[in-house]
Amino acid sequence: MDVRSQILSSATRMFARRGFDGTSLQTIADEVGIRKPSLLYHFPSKEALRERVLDNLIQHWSEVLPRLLGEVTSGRGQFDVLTRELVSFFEEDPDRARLVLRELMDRPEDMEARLRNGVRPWVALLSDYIRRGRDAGDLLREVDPEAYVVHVITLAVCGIAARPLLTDALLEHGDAGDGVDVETRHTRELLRIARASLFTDPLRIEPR
Amino acid sequence: MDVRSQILSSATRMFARRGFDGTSLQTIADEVGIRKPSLLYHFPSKEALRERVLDNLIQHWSEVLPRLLGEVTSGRGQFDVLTRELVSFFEEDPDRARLVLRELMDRPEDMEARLRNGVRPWVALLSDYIRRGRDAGDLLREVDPEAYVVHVITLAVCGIAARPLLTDALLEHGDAGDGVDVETRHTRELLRIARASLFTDPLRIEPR
DNA sequence: CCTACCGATCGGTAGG
DNA sequence: CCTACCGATCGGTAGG
Repeated sequence: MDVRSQILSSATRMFARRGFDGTSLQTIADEVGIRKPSLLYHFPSKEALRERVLDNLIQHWSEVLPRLLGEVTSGRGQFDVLTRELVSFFEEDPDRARLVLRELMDRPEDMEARLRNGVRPWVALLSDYIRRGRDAGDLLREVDPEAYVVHVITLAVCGIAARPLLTDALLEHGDAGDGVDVETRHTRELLRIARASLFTDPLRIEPR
Repeated sequence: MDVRSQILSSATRMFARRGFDGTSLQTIADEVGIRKPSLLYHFPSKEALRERVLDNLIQHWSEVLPRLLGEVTSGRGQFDVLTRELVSFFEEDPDRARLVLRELMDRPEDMEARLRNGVRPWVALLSDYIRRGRDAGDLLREVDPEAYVVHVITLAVCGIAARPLLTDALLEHGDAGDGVDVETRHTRELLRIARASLFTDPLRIEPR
């Protein structure tokens, strides 16, 4: 892996875990094994590095999303696929969720612009789809389509960003007799909540 | 208000909005109208200030919670009261949610200890209650009591911490013809999701 | 990609 | 609660 990618990778992990202000260029340079001025040769400023880190994350997501939404043509099983993919994306690397969450808090104005451009069109598309399903009677009539989508995304991002801590501190380990670990229980319940608050017929909800 | 309280109040707001590392003692002192060494007379270190800020928040919450849980004796309406109180607590001052979220990310080990002592007993109590309701058939049988409680708390904290941004960026303003603002829609849908994924009979779910 | 260096700011102390 | 000051570290630049 070239130096530039190593820097981006280190920065992503450290920004996610310690925050932008809590991460110095020196510690990133140390981890990569170069001097600080060398780092600033690849990225003109700390701020520029932050932007590249974020672009990287969003690009990854914006490549996957259109394909996924293409698959969601109709029917209820499709929604499961989408929610599961959202959860998987963040579970695959929880630092993604942490990074999103931090940017949301540290740079609300910047993040609002990014969300407006990159995420809102998809939220609108999904919402319209939910609205039709609702009006056709397939989904609970009380659903607020836009707000529902926002809540499910929130739950996926925040639940996974804080997961190791939440499960360790609040869930009893090994108390379920079925040998299912707490992380799986956490994910399973997230998906269940998303389904149960959307579909009309809870009996047709099959376990994962 | 005495100086000490002013410092605590300023620190709480700034830690919540800019983060601990993003807040300097100088800016807090400026806001209070004293010099930095004077601030360090009231609180021996920045770290000590952080701890007092957090103690403050948790104390507030741990006073209200026992009373609330006392009211939740039985029946479904009670659950609404509790979830609503949780949401109200954070809506009253969204910086509370932001502070919790930041500490969760910046100091996972510390926060785990606090949650284990202060929150977990209540989660266990609520979970047992849900488990009984579930086994009695009042609640959906698929519910995972502990995981459910954790998700509802997550949704309240994160939804409100990031709310102004999420609603501005992702929800269409003024599109609902009923004159309901986006914040109300957001809260209403949160409560609806919590209810719909818990209770057996969706028809008995009354709007707020 | 390096050495050498910069001004600004950080949390914190001495002493009154 | 103040003035005066400290060493350490910050992001960043000059020059090669």
